[in-house]
Amino acid sequence: MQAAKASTGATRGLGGRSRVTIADVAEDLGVTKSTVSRALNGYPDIAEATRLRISRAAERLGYRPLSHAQAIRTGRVRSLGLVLQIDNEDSARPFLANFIAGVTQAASLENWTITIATAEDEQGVRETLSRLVDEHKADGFILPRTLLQDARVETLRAQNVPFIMFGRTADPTGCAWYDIKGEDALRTATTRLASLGHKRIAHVPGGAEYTYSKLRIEGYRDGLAAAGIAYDPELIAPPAMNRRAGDSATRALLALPEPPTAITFAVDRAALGAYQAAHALNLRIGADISVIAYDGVPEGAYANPGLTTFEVNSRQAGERLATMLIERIRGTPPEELRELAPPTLVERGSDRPPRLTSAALAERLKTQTNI
Amino acid sequence: MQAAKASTGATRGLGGRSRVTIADVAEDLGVTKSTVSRALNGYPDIAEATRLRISRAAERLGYRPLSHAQAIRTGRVRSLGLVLQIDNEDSARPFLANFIAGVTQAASLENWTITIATAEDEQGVRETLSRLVDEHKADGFILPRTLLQDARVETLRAQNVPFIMFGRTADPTGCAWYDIKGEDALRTATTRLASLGHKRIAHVPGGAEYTYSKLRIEGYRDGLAAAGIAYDPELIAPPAMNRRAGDSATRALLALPEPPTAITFAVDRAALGAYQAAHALNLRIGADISVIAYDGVPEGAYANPGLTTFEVNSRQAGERLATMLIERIRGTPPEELRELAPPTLVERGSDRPPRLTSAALAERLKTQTNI
DNA sequence: CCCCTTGCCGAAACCGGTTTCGGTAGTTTT
DNA sequence: AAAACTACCGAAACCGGTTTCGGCAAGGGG
Repeated sequence: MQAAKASTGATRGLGGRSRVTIADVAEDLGVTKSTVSRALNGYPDIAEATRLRISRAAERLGYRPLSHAQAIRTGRVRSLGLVLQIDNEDSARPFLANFIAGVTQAASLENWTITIATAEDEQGVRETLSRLVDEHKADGFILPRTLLQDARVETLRAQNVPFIMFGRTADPTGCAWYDIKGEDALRTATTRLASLGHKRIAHVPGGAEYTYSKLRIEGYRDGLAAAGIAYDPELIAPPAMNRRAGDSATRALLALPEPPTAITFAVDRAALGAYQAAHALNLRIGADISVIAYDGVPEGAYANPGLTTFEVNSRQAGERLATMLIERIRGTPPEELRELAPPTLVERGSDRPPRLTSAALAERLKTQTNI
Repeated sequence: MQAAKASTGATRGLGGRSRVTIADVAEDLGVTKSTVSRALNGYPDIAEATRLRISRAAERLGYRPLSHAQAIRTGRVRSLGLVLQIDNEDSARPFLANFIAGVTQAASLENWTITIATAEDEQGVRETLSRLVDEHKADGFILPRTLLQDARVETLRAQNVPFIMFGRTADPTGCAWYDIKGEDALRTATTRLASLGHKRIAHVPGGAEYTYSKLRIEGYRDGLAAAGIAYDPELIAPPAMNRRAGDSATRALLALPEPPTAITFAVDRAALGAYQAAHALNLRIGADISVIAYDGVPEGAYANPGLTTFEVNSRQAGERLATMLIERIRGTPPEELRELAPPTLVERGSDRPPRLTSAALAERLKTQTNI
């Protein structure tokens, strides 16, 4: 039957000839499996000389333990889980490659691997996540795109599985996280615009369900306060997460009786919509209307003028998240695993001193539409 | 001791309380583990009634087999491996999210998962790959970015581990693949430019190590032949994989005594360099010089004029690769797992009838530089 | 009525590791 | 010198599944 099986052309799984097992190492040295196992795992009841002999022999024979064979007893598969939501259009395209690179690199330092899965929507993410938990495909999870109320967090917390968030959430109990201080970015953006001479500065937030949207609004308001500008609720547009929504948000803001001369955006993609709107309204970005956003998407660099924005180092984020999650899995309490990193400003051409006052801008827009 | 362990604050791995095992299911029904196992895995020597009782009980108790527990005996971890090379700048940024989405989606249909890793260079990819093979982290691998001479292929072939390529390679023995017919794209691009009236059509290939570069050059030459245009080796530039190289390749081509009025590019990013070159030389893309490329990167849509290119459906590619690899792992011979998909043309503004002849273009460039 | 199949399932080995439990030899204490 | 430790390692159980082997009962053929 063996022969028949082989003749079907079926590959016999990996490593056709039987690999070297712990028993082989043990036999080679005339000790038992248990001794080898304890020696290799650093148990204290193994003589130093023995440990050395064993690790040398393991090296020489090319022994590599099978993580899934270990897992059956230890319950650790040495893998980090990552469930991504890939939805239409937006999603974190450029972000992804570097982020994954960071995660995998940090993980492989400890000889861990990444188990990755995707889903279309929140529902799908939850289902996929619990499937991975049920089948124990990973020892812990990295949660990107955290929401103020996050069902994933509650699920994992309830089931007592380790996780770390890329972002923050409303209820921090039991949570570890790494995040970029988007609030600082928006504070800086606002004060920067103010010091350029802008008096009416608007903000287009991200989706209300995301924690970062709330934080960035706070940063915007802090910036206003620091610049001594009164907060005007009219200058906060409805949420915009993509080009189209950014376009209409911009138009709405410019249609105000006292339009802003500068707009801050929670996300770059929405800011790119402002370019469309400006073009349609015959305004020039960086002259008639200034823009600062956040994310650092590559398209921003090729826009005309270049989009001034805050870049996030997603590679570093991936690295930190992976190493922190491994620590978490090894027992470090979540309260000790919380890190915030600063965003970095990338100055391009979209933010300049205002060429017109708000009133002049309003006037120009009015006469123009009358044509 | 249990208590002491728990009190360290260490999370006890996943699923704190002991999960339901195959033994639980067996005991619940008063049968043995072996019966349950065979029933659930569709062995023929289990009565239909029994199989039904067992699968119902498994469902009711919420039994999910641990893939790593199965793996220890079966040698199958139900996971597909993917080692990505993430190098500086270029790399397949936008491609990645959709590709991964496709792969994971197809894999999860069969309840398989993806184990992903990254490396900086070819050397690193090979090392990572063999580590994953040694530790049997995946049952098979998807190889993107295939080279004419691909060390990964040789390694995997030698070790008899299943794999499938995204792309083709010089020696196809034992290889399964899925690929987009880039040669067809370049053939179409060339004949299209010819029918627009272009007589001098150039080509800027990709890196010579990639299989697709060779194929696309062949497609270009086929297109020339079909259009009845003589092949001129001068019109094949040195390889260009990014904006900067595309810029200088374009300049070199335009500096020829008989410059091309149209240029085809193996990759979009290089074509975007032509926009820079054109701008610097005071030429207009889509008027003085036409361009068609290949890849479908998002920046191409925002270039001015939009870049005419061939889009690859990387999500579909991921799906096909995953399902084909699973078939391969299950024993389908590689010769039966070879698929080629057509690219789709995206018409934008970069390809138009020539405004000037080659001679006129040369004249203009000469006088211009003289200024 | 006996023998031989066939269908179905239990018993036990097995996969490759980890971990518990003792046991032996050497060393220290009394 | 006997007793009590200590350091080190072997024997065996164990983890959660899969797979081999064999046995029993029912059915069919002679």
